[in-house]
Amino acid sequence: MVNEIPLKYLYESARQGTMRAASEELDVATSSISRQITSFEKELGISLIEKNRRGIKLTEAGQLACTFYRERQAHDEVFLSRIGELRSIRSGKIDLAVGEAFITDEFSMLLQQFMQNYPGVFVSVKVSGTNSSVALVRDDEAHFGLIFDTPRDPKVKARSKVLQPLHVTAHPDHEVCRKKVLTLEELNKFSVGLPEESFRIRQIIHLAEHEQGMFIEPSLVTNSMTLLKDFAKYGRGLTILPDFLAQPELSQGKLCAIPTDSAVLNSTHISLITRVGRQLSPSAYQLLITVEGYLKKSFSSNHEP
Amino acid sequence: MVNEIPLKYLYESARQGTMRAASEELDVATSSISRQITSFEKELGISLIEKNRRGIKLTEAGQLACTFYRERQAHDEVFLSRIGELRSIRSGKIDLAVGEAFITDEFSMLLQQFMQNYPGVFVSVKVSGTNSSVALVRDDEAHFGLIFDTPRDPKVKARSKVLQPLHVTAHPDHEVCRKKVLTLEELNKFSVGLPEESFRIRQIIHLAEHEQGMFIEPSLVTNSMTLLKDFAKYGRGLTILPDFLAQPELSQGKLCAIPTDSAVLNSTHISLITRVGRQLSPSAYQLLITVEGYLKKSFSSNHEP
DNA sequence: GTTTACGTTGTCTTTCTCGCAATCAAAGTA
DNA sequence: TACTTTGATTGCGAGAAAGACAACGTAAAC
Repeated sequence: MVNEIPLKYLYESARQGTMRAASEELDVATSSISRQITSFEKELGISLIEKNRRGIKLTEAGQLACTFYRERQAHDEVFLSRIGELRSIRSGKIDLAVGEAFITDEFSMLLQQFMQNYPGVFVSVKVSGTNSSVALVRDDEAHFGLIFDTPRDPKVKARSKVLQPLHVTAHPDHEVCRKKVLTLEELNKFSVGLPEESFRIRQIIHLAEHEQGMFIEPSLVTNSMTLLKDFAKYGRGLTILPDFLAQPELSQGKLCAIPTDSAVLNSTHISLITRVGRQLSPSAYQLLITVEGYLKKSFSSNHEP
Repeated sequence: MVNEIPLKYLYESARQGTMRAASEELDVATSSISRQITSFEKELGISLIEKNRRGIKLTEAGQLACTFYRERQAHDEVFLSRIGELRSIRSGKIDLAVGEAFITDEFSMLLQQFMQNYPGVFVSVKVSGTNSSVALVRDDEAHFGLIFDTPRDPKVKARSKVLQPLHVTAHPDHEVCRKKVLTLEELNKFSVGLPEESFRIRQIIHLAEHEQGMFIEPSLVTNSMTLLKDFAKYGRGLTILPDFLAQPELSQGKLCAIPTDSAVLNSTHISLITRVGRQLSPSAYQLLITVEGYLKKSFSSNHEP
């Protein structure tokens, strides 16, 4: 709309007092400066300078133009510095979508660590079911997400997967803990707690039931993973969980986890998901790498890129 | 600092969703748009768009750039509209320097009239002696000025002059009013009031004294033109004034004015002065024309351009 | 009258921007 | 799977914008 060159030349000429001095300063020919200013005056339909023997002097309009130029410079600088910040991971907000209660102590430690390392970066975590987490990532409302199992949306793909089988989880004194492997059939001999239908874990269990042509009759159904864990912890029955959800208790020996013979339950994954084609900001990308490293380290087992 | 073309293309592409549509809208080739955006990304060191099958989508940095573009547009518009106002006499402040008590009723009427005709224009009048009025005009602290006699500064020239002789002014009953012309010698027979040395009128009177090789002994010296006028009006003596300063009383017959035989006193002028080379804003120029017209009309006599 | 320090104008060169056509890439569609 | 459609990218030549350099015009200062 308003070309920058004449503004720059006008400004420098006014600052120096003569076009000649400005031409030295700007390292362009005096003739260019003269011409640019002249044509700018013609364009605006008003004269910007008057000529003395000793050089030039701004008219009111010229002063207006110089003020305008300085304001524009300031505006440009703000823009460029914001871009610089964006480029160098010094700022920005990162939205994370996390499904199925991934918020373990270890994970929140990881986030806090990251925010300490990159002050100025704000991380927001939305916890919800697997399906809505996938939706958040698809609609760019989250930069990336962490879900159980794999995404079922063509716009969203798993950037990396970590094997995380579903295990039967029970109190160490429970008789199932004496076994190395359990069949699903055996479970119906005991009291079983399972998540609600809306949970991906429950949907996978349904698949396993279908696979083996049987049906588990739960005596507890809940939407609280904690309640489910307590159900097993206090010896009231069995439940089926990925190890990471029972993590502190497993290592403290307050719970035990027994694999099943179900191919479906043994091949479940944790997926780190992104929208296909999405360009992440450098800060978001950095966090993604961090989380990815954490997954690979924590869940030792094999992973696919 | 930040080139406008890529911003414009980026903005329109984002608005339309595809570069193709933007190219139609902007009437440039798609290739140009693609190239401009690519090179802009390279320049900023960050990517601004991501590509879908269905077109493009802004990254965070891209959104920042578009916001920046809109802000710049707004800023440009403000500037251009201010320039427009300056061009079309819709705004601005005009400073006037007026020497030697020119502020007659008629003159202040004229200014009020002008300010009514051009609302948004503010006129400021500085009243001072001739010399300091000239200084104000020379230093661009006044757009133009009105002084008695001619300027004595090479930087300041009279744009137009109106003949305004100095006349002996007295009460109508005073005996000098019976004469058609007075010699300066005759004045010393009466009581005479004169302005202070700092007034140009007084300096001119000194010239006239020198011209005729004589010397007027004033019985009153003051810096108040009103006092001087009253001195004559109430019959206490004579004074020497240009007619316009005694105007209402002259036409009402409360004072009479008699020419002298002094060439100096008969050839004095009112000058409308400007700094040489000064470009006046259109509003100031308009007022100048108005004042010039007033001078020529009011002081009927001959004038030089 | 000469010098000096400016801005302006004419002409050629360089750089930027653009348009056109060919090409590449992704997502429907038969 | 191959084909079509739609949109972005790339190579190349044309035209416009900006710049360099030299000659000129001009007003103050010496």
